[in-house]
Amino acid sequence: MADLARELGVSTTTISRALSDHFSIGPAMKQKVLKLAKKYNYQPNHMASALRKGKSKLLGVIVPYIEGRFFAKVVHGIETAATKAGYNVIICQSNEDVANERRNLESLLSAQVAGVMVSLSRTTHEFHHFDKLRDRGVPLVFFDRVIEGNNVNAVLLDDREGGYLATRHLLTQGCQRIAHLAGPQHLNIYRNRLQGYFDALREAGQPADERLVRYTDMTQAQSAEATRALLALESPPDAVFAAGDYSALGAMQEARRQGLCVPTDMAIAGFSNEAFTVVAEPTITTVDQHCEEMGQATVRLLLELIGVGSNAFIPRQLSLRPELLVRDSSLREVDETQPLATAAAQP
Amino acid sequence: MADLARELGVSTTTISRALSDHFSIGPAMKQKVLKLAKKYNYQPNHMASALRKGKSKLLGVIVPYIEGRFFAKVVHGIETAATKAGYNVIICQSNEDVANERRNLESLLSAQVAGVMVSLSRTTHEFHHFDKLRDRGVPLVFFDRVIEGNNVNAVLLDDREGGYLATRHLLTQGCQRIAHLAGPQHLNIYRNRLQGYFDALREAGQPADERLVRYTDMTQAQSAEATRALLALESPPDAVFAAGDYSALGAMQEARRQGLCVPTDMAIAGFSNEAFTVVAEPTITTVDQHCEEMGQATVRLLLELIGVGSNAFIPRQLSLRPELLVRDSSLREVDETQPLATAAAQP
DNA sequence: TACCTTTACGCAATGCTTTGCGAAGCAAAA
DNA sequence: TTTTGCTTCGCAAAGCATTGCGTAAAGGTA
Repeated sequence: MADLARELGVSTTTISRALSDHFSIGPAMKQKVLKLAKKYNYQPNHMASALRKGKSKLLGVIVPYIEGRFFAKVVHGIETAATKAGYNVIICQSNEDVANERRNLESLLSAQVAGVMVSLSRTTHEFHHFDKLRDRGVPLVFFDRVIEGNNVNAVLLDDREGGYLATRHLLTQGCQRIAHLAGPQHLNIYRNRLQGYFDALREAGQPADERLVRYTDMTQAQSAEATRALLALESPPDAVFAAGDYSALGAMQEARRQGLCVPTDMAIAGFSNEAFTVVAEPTITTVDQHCEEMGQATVRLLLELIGVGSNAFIPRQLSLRPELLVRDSSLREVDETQPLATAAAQP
Repeated sequence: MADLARELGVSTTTISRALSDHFSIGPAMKQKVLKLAKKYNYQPNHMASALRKGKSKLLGVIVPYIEGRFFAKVVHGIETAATKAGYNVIICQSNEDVANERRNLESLLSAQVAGVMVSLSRTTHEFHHFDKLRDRGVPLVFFDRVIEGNNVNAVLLDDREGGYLATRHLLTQGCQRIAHLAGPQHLNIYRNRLQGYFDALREAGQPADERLVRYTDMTQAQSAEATRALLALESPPDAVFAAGDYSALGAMQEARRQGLCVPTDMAIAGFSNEAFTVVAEPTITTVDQHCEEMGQATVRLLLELIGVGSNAFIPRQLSLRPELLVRDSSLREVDETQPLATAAAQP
């Protein structure tokens, strides 16, 4: 900047203002500055700018882990949208540990990020560490895993709708007793999927049977075990809606181990559209979460907050609609006499 | 820092030096400063530090894309190792486009990163945009996809060894005619896997049969097609080593479609240890690339370069050893009379 | 002509930390 | 006592961009 100022015989003040399109600089001067800046390939020093303004061109994102399809895709969406807006993205992993989450937050603050996006760790039960962000005026947007009953900005999937769609689909396939493999209930996503399950049953006039709902940690192993217990019931289920794909896989494997045919004896639907669901045999019906769209929506909301200044802004919640992907694990010969049969199979 | 200085009646110079363990500060003073800093929960401003020193606590990483198992896991390793060393990681995606790669590089430079890690985009055929890094003294380490025949720092997988291990394993299982589904040969990784295949055959005294090597784009569909062609040969293969897991899956599905039993009639091995390989039935033998280790090794090398200052340092290449994971798709009843039988099955 | 308003720009301080050079204090050596 | 050397610390500049306040020139009005 000093070089440009010298060459044009003006001060660095003028250069700075011309580059940031300040009103007090005349159009002629702006043109000259811009041209010279281009000629010398002037690159603003983001650090200096950040130091002065207290705001950088960096966005922070904290996810439980980056490997695994869901978060990788969301981060992909985040990075794409952020880059388009001239921001860089710092990623942190909490590894499902609230202590790491706290450290990550400190780390992002000391990097002077302009805003933060968070998907909560599984072990986060209290949220005071996020207060510091508000104190410092750094906007915060949650995605997918959020603080509930709190005034926060969030982008999430309509998990209830997803659970509802999957369960209703199983109903339309003629299933009479649909079990649910639920996830940890302190996480909103699993609670909502369960709710969707209940809603679909209620709508169909089927009573909810508590014995058909099993709570697991969503691993393949625990889900297989839960399925074993379900099949040992007096009147075992003829379908399972699992709140996750690995869970669905565990259920499917256990069912087949017991000699049942999927989907004829036992229809199965999962959640998340993991890569293996199209590879498994049979392919697994699941709910797609539109991950990249979630990432992009999160960035959009965050940038808006950065724009207006986060204070005195009404917290906003965005809800994205999931999509049911019907595949072989749930697709029975549809009984045409069934009034409910409205599901469309995908090729 | 000013507050601490005032309270202790010293200058900010002393505070700064005490905190960075400078030799010119007495141990007594250091203790006092550290204690007070802790009491006031002093957080250094990384921006200011970066501005002054010209080096931040940020590392940049450019990958072709973040979704997909391989890069996600490498990035996981990178982030973990970087965090442990007190660094934050900025990720960028080139989307397999060299123009984006260039932009990402500019972006990272203006963020004043202390070092950069790159896995080349598929469309990068010239490398001058990396010169700017050297000009500015920013260390650079490539991983997985590297500039070849060039003086660069790099961490990569020994793909030849991986191909060799997989093929040798199939030989020890008594396979007589092993086919190879190869990937695009302009990529070093696929070229090397093919080389490993040839090496193992030569070592076993088996002549390489050109008709048994098929070049595909590594998709499931093309690989199935190639397999169909292989099975139509006069003397069809009794084993397939595919250079990728999706490719192996395609081969397996085609083989079973033709009524062959895997692994008895046709043994199959893949490459990459994709998530679905343990989910498929039978589970698929594959080569694990130790992705996270690659990320960690990359960070280690980069930090070393940052430590010594990148100038006048001899470029280093690290080669990681892959690991063969023997699973059901290749595990026959080992014939004890076979002299080659040295493979160990894993539980 | 005297006075006011706009327009266009500069001065200098600010944000926070780091560092070259210099100096004070004190003990050991001459 | 003087010299030498070491330890410990401060001054002030530097790193780069931003901004409140002030000023000078240009244009307009009574």
